[in-house]
Amino acid sequence: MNESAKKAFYITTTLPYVNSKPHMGHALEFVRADAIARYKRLMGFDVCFNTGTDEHGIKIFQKAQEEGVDTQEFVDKNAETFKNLLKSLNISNDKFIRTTDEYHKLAAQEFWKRCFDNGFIYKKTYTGLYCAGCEMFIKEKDLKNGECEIHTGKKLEEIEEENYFFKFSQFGEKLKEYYKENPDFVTPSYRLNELTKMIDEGLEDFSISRLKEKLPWGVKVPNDDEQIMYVWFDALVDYISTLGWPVDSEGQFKKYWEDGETVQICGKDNTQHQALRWQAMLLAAGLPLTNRIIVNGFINSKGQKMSKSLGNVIDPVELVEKYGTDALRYYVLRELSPHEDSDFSIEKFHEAYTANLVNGVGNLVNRILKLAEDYLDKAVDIESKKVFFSQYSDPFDNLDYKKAIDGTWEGVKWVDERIQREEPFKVVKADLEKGKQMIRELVGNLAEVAWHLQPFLPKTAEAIFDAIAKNKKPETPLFPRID
RNA sequence: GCCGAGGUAGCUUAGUUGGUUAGAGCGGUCGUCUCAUACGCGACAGGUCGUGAGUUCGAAUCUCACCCUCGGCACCA
Repeated sequence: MNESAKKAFYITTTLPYVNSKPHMGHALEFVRADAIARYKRLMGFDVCFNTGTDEHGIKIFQKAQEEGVDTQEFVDKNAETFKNLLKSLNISNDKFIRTTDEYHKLAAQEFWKRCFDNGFIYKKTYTGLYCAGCEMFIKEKDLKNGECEIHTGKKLEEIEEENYFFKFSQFGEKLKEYYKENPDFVTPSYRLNELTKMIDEGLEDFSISRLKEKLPWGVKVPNDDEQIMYVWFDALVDYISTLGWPVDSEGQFKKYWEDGETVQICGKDNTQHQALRWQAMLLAAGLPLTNRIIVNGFINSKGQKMSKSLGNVIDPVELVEKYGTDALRYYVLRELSPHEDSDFSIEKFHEAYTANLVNGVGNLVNRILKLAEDYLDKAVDIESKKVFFSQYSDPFDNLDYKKAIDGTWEGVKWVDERIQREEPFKVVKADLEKGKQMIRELVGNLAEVAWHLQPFLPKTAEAIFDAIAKNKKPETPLFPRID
């Protein structure tokens, strides 16, 4: 295939904010984006998969101070923990951008300039209640008895501050038009209704900068030494700065963002930032909008939000250490709801692992390859099996990975049933040639399963192909029984 | 408060425009095979489809009321 003829596909996660360590929600977003990216690559798309870390803002600055370390040192260390998570989840990202990367900062400033030049940024005096303890403004709704929740007894000061604002209010109609023309813009679709309603209630301009003395850690506002960009305005630009915008010396921005299909995946708390603010910012800068946004639900544990105080936090890294990368990937992709909040419990995880990976795929691999190893004198040619079934690719083309992975397990079940029905282990003893032919077909079926497994459980798929090529049952089970 | 979604077997859930005995997976029980990781396959049990009323020859599916749960309501990375 001609490289230049490949269709470009771009997918990006949101950038995790590195003020704390990675949690299951991050793992979920990474894995789902990864499955889509891997599928698109297999379908012949020229894929660019972006992720990274969001490293500016007051909270990070404060956290670093609390720990008594230099802010850059602090973010360097935390960015590393996210990189390690990506590695342990076997994420195939092509890019890893950090908002403290020099090229990103320059891009954020250029983005600001374009919006400013186009007349969508202005300066305005802002009056608010400032808590010296938090070193930030406290919103009216967060007041407890007229005081800051954390620093009770401390008097709040009414402070006037000049900040830059973004003319968000001007984009409501344009965004609604875009939603109308692109009904698939947001998945699940009811989120689009929520967004439309928000627009109807009126969009307010929002502040996009802070005084440098209050927020020393961030990207400088162009042509104003007193002001630092508020994190959002800086961070959102990463989706294009990672592609080399604005310089675009390698043509990636043009290829992926302008000419390709663009997909963003995010958590539900991020919906409006991705689908509303960021899109308005793109309009302001005169750039194409995102094609699709996929919104994930949250993960609860035992019906409640995971939190340290409840002691119900499940660490993705620990789970990977015990059950393996593909076990976690499987659970996140198949057993959790694609868009609604879901409950994550070790018990359910363990049950699903045993039922579908140990007794399902793992056992199927062993039973077929034992027969192959014993009765076939050479590896089966499986080249013709390396295609996707339409029941799988049709929904997956539309980013519905859940239907695709469900279909894969229907395939596993079908092969198990076939073995039971045809009893090749008996036939091979009565009629060797006929039995061998059956086993060859089963190896072919196994190859089909492995092919469809690739976007979801890449290591497992690879291990199956490898075992088929060697015509040997794996030395150790793909998914060991864990008690 | 406003807007929206939904309440289906122990758990997770499928059920486009109303139509034969409401499907599936997991879990449970029983049976069975032996190639396989005590795995697989088969069978069974288990549902007044939130409650009440209405429309209809016929409703989980339409209408109304009520109960309950959940989500969104903006600068929370």
